[in-house]
Amino acid sequence: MAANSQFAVAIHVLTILAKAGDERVKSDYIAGSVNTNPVVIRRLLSNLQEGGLVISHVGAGGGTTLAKQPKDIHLSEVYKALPCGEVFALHSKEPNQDCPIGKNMAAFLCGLQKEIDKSIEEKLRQYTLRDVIENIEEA
Amino acid sequence: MAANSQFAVAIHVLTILAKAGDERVKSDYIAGSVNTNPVVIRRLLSNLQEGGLVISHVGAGGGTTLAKQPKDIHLSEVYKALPCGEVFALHSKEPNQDCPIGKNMAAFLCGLQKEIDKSIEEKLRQYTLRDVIENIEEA
DNA sequence: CCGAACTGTATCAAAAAGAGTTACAAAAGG
DNA sequence: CCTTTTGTAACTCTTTTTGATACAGTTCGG
Repeated sequence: MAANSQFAVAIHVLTILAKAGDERVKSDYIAGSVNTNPVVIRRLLSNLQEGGLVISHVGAGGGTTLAKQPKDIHLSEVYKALPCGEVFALHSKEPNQDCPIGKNMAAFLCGLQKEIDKSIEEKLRQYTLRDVIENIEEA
Repeated sequence: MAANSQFAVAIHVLTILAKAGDERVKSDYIAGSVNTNPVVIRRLLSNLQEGGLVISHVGAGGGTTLAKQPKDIHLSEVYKALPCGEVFALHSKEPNQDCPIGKNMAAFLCGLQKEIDKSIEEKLRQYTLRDVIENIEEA
């Protein structure tokens, strides 16, 4: 399982929270719905909380709610809140430094990565959590 | 090293081929420049050949050349020729089927993946191998 | 103020995928 | 034919993500 599925799970989790409204949802419940371990969910919620998308409450009667209305949560925010990998990785080993090409390659590719990431975010900014929910319900 | 660096290596390899012009370049030489194993390079060239970007010749005096001019090789073609992973993976385990949300989630996310992939390709289509070479040389 | 119910997080094991390596068949050229 | 070189199969090593266990710290209700 070396492919990052956090974004997919995050969308799922946020949808559950949206449906719950003001009610605090426990990680155990979410884990049951998503069919995974509660810790995996808590780790994810921890990232989403840092991104200002959800609010978690510790202790008895605790749980998590959305920090904003679904219509105000853009998928780009979800993407940015998570440690998603880059689209492509740089060379795993440094290229041979005698090779004149390798020397300036990294800088170019790094810039390209940033541009691509920006494209992805722009695309994801077009959708909000509300769009997702509507799309799923009408299906 | 579970992050896919094939795109980065491919750009590097294509640049080497561009510099060699009509001369056939051997996988051993490329591997030396990129600092990896010749088989890794041959696997990569195999993909690039399927994508119509390079031409490899078997046997003594064999090697690889570009199939087109650098200015006619768009980075989107490179991307498409390689088995690059998706930006995000779907759930690793199927969501709980009792969960009404999970059921239609996969379809939505799959469509989103395709859209993002299209964005990436559009961005990469703006650059050709010649742009890469110019960018690297002036740096 | 005590105990139950949660989250937050550290730590470890399991699983998956890429990268590196070895080995060898098949093709081409002299 | 004999050498050179690609194409590919098969295996190991390493890295990353996911899953699981454990426990400290917080909050609420008696």
